[in-house]
Amino acid sequence: MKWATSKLNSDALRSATTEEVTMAGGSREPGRTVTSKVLAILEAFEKSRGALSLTDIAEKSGLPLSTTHRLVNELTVWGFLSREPNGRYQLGIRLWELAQNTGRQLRDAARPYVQDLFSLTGETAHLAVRAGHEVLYIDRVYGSKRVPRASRVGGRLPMHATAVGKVILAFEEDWVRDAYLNRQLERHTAHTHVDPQKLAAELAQIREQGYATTLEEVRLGSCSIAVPVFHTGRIGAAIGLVLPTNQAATMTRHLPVLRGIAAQIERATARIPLETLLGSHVTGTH
Amino acid sequence: MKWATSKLNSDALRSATTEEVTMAGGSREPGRTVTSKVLAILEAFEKSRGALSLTDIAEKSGLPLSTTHRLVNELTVWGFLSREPNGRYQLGIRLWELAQNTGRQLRDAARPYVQDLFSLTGETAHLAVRAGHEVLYIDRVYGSKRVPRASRVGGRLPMHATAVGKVILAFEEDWVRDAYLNRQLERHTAHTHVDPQKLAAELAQIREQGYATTLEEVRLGSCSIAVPVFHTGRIGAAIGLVLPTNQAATMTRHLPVLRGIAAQIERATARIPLETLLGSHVTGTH
DNA sequence: GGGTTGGCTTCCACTGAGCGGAAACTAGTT
DNA sequence: AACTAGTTTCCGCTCAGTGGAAGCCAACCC
Repeated sequence: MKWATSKLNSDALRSATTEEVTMAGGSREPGRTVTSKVLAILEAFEKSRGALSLTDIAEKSGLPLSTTHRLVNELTVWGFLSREPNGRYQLGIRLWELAQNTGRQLRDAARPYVQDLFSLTGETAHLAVRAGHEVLYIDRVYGSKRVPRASRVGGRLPMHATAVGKVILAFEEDWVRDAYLNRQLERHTAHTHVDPQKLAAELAQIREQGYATTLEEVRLGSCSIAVPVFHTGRIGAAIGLVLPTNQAATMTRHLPVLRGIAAQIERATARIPLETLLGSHVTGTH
Repeated sequence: MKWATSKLNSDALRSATTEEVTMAGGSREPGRTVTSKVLAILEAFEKSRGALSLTDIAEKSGLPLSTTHRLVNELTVWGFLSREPNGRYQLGIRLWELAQNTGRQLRDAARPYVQDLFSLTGETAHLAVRAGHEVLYIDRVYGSKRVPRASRVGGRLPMHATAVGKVILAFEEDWVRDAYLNRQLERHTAHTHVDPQKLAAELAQIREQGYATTLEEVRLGSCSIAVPVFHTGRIGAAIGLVLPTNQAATMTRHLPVLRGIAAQIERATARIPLETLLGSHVTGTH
């Protein structure tokens, strides 16, 4: 029996009505930490293009309006959210500034070479790694010429529909590949390869030939080619090019450049331990 | 006088001992919100290069160790922090992914042209805006050739020591410029212009000629040139080039390209309302 | 005008999430 | 085996956080 001395009387008084009060109090969701609420608010912006109203945020993050209001205000003061004149909210630059420190090792080391890849080919070039069951685009260099773009820096796409994804999957450890093929493979266009058997064969061939291609598998009008970038013997990343479909036939002429650049990135990143290149575990919780 | 009914007695009882209890409780810092603690933890990573140990984080964010431990754990689960095999922490990719949505309007709109600027000149090109009393680097395109680099994407530098900063300051509204000149101007190298009078004259000349230059004012070995990018009649951003010092004399040959690219960026961003380009208020709380 | 609607802001009594000192644990180091 | 430095777990106390409700403000429409 260790009732706090000073609390005793008031508690005893209250206890009679506790139940009805809790019932009336209703939708309190106990066990939810403040931290989780704050992060949920930030993540609410991921699912939507433009700016969000307070009500939108509350809805997307599953929080009561007044709670959202308080937290959003504090985030705004810290610059993690910013408020437009029309009253809607956006992720703030503070967040962006901070995040530039993330994964810099790989991005900074590889950037000049991805740039060279673009300069030498004139085509949209990108660098991607695996994040769970998806490819995560780390960097991207492109000119003013328009290409139908599906990927964006910081964005994710399924591995089986992209050249970078396929090449990573092909050189990944067996269990990763097996696990991937056992899932439902999402179809993006009529040309997406979704048959596990055929895909397995395709991956074997990719491993053989050392590069992967796609033809209108994510988006009509574009095709792509990619080669692996190794790190300490394992597959670490992939670099690739996206081109308009009409160049599909001659895509392989870029292979020598791709392989040369891949080798340079491998050299530049060799001395950096793999874990520090990105956060150690790029988990796949999307 | 509105004492809460049920609290009255217990409060009265407690008040006697309040002081000693607080003393005993020691370093509790009341009034500090959980949110502020979480954000302080994230910001702890800004001030330091590599990964941080738990103790480092606790120290930098001014939180007790066990509190830090709990919050850091939760942030890790959410992917906002990641843990290396050696036990140290890093900002997680989740944070980076989210942040890619920030300020995309401007960056995405301008990127191809900054890329062109690099392609046409072969020199490190960048795009910057004003953030309080500093220039914030929004984008940066460079090749494999080495230049002594001071700026980085997401990084800030003082306005009076950089070409982009000076050109923004020169075309900024009077009160902004006046406020800036009334502050202590930090000296980076022996060549940094820190005399308010002379700087004011230099800014007037920049406004006259339509471009700004620096010569080893942030870092020895490099010089730079920049032109303004306007938006709805006001200064919005600046684009610039950084070159090795030995090219200082011929730097102005890049002016036509710089001006052409600036015009294109102005055209590309004209239809986007200024507020949505970045977070509306890029406040200067660093 | 004045009623209605939709979203934002403020208020405040209640309470469990957060707190953090302390103790236990783990891994190097001497 | 004793020491040191960093990390993890524990647990009773308490105040920060909570969220329903009421107030507020503009816009829109009879």
